[in-house]
Amino acid sequence: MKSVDKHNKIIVSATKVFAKKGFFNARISDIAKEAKVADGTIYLYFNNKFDILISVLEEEIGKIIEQIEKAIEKETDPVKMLTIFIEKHLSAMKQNKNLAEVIHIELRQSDRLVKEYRNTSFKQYIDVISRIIRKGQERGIYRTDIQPDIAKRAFFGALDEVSRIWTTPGNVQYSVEETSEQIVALFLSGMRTPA
Amino acid sequence: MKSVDKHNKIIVSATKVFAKKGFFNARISDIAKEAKVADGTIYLYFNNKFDILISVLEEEIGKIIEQIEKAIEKETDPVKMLTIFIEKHLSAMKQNKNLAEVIHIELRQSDRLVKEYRNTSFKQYIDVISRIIRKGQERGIYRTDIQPDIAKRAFFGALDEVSRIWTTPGNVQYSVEETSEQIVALFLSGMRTPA
DNA sequence: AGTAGATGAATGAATAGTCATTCACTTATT
DNA sequence: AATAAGTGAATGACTATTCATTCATCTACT
Repeated sequence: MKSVDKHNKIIVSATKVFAKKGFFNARISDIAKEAKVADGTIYLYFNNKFDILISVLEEEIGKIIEQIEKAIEKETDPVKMLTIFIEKHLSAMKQNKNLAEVIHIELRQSDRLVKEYRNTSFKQYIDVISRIIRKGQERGIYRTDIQPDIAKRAFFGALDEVSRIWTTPGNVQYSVEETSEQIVALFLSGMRTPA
Repeated sequence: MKSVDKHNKIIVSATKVFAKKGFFNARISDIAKEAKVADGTIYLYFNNKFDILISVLEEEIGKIIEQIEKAIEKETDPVKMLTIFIEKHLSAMKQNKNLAEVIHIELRQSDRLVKEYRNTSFKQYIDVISRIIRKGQERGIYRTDIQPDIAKRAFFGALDEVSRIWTTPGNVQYSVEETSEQIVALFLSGMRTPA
């Protein structure tokens, strides 16, 4: 029987190789070598090279989404919900740097399939943010002149670019806590000194 | 004499083709056809395919940087400076959608040369942001517990992701003004309702 | 002012190399 | 023994880059 174990090993290896070289410069033989299987074995588990990339995105990001949604649904305070989202996202990115790099690089591909992906699982992810904002607005905690559909993008974009701190070498290494605090402060209270 | 005109025509055509297909799926022959020159002609103006991409980034983004820096140096109020940065960036992205797409996609490449680029010209671009923040902090207008080096990333990431609204089809089309206002509101005052 | 030669930009077919995918065969499992 | 999983060398499609040749424009000489 084809083993789940080997499937996973290929996913992890592919994540590593994609992170290092980017999808187009990654060779199937690189992934095979990293996973310690033959080139042909890859094709017992995946249809083609692109299928590997989509699987990485689906499965690995899927885990993060699940984890975040679970942590958030316990909360009722929209401020705490947003804080949790920030913390979980950033710590996931710092923990799995290969995946972070793949997200940074590959989620942008102009390829039809990646765009499709971006329109489903990924959309679901950032829609968590707009839902939190709307809830906060209903409760009078968040300003109603903020458009949730613009804010959700600004919010995700900020998180994504900030998390690049950990994958680009030679940067001052801020901690997850400190970075989270900064993002929380920025988005909840803004940069302006209180009047 | 090799004409500046033709150089520029190739840059513009390449931007269009890269935007549509992405760097790796773009064929030199596509660019040549788009620019209405022979394949070989491209090599009279550029060393190789990658050189074209770097030139697109350097020259086209260079123009935007220049324009923004010029508009900002006239200002002294850090709030206005940030507002101008937002407006100029977003309107540039909405105006030149091909370039916007190339920035979204290609600025993320894991390629050594792109990373190098990101460390020079691009760094210069986002450092404009941290300089504005520091100036605001000195004048007591911006909170001093905000780390300019984290905030600049959050800020650029937000702008970049938001500007994707105009390059992904099927989205509600917000205007530049309305989008700018939202980003200004978010970053200056935050989402929380004033106490 | 017409002509021959010189220059170098432009061309696009041919080359040379790369790499995803296949498949004939081997090894492991039941 | 039969079936399934695994292997990796061979294939074939694809394309960036080259370069021998063409062509347009300019110069210099009569």
